[in-house]
Amino acid sequence: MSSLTDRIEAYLMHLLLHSQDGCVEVRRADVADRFACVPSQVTYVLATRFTPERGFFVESRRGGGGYIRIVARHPRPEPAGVHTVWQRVGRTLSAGQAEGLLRSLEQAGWLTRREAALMRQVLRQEADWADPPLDGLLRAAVVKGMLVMLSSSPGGRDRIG
Amino acid sequence: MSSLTDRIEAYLMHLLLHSQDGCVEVRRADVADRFACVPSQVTYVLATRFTPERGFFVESRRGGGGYIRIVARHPRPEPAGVHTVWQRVGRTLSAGQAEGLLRSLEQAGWLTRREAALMRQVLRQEADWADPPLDGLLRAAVVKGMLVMLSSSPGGRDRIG
DNA sequence: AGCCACAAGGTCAAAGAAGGTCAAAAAAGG
DNA sequence: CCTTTTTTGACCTTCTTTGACCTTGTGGCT
Repeated sequence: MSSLTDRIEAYLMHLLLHSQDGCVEVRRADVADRFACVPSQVTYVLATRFTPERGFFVESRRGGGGYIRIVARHPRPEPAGVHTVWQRVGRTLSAGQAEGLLRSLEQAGWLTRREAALMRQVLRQEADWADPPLDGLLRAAVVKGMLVMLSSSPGGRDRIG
Repeated sequence: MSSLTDRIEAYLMHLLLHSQDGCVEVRRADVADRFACVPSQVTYVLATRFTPERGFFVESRRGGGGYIRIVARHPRPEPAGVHTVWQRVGRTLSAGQAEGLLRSLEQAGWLTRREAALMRQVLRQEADWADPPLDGLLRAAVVKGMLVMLSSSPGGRDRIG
């Protein structure tokens, strides 16, 4: 009953789950081989199952030494607050919104006082010289960069939870 | 399986990171020898990985006593050096510069493969829809956000440097 | 000086090694 | 039946590896 696609998905998911950091690299041809199917089948699985909407990023390289790399955005149990925050940050962010965000992150213990302070400075430095709508875009960009690093390490950063 | 090109790149990057001044001199033939490949392979690596776009300059001389010199525009991102990297990231960053930076940081152990991959995605997502010069501004902003978190926790993050 | 040999590095194009695309055929669902 | 999802396969694009041949410095010899 389980289709080829399902089995390949399960296989890749298994690799991902057993990886230390929610990141695996495979060769398309190898996977195809293992399931005795055409390589493009693997591409299909990636395209339909490991989408950004589902929380995965896929990057690949062609040519000799080529590979397909799958990265789970949120390692296992996602750091609860961070994901929510990520979704709240759109393409643009006002100074007020940014401040509110920092505050909630700090309160939730995801940012130390020191980090929050640094971020405030950086946000000002990077965005305040610009006029709307550019400033908002820049603020959002800075925050996104920050959030990636915040949620990236397996199990989140070393924080006293 | 990492390709020959990748290994040579890593080797040269390693030399650069361990040099005092972000500048290294090698003989093409020696490198080729060390990796048991044709010399032009080294030329290929230089041409594709150590480009000005990614923040490197390569100069060379032929004839007896010839050499190849690689100069990194972003000097090694060492523990105390995140700040330095920061300063070198201007207000704007091209896609190539960003990629070069990520690679250096990864090679230096400041970013995991996973983190680098995530950053790449976010950079694309945040900046690729925009046309110059906006895209560059956004890239720089994302990277700044990342750098804050890289350098923020007291004593840096838990990394085996 | 002029010439020659040797010691580098440079160029370029062909061959090889991945992965990507797209659309048609087949299967599953409703 | 009709629609949606899977499977396949022919063909494309990108990146790497190799090798034959070219150019440029250096140093020695006449």
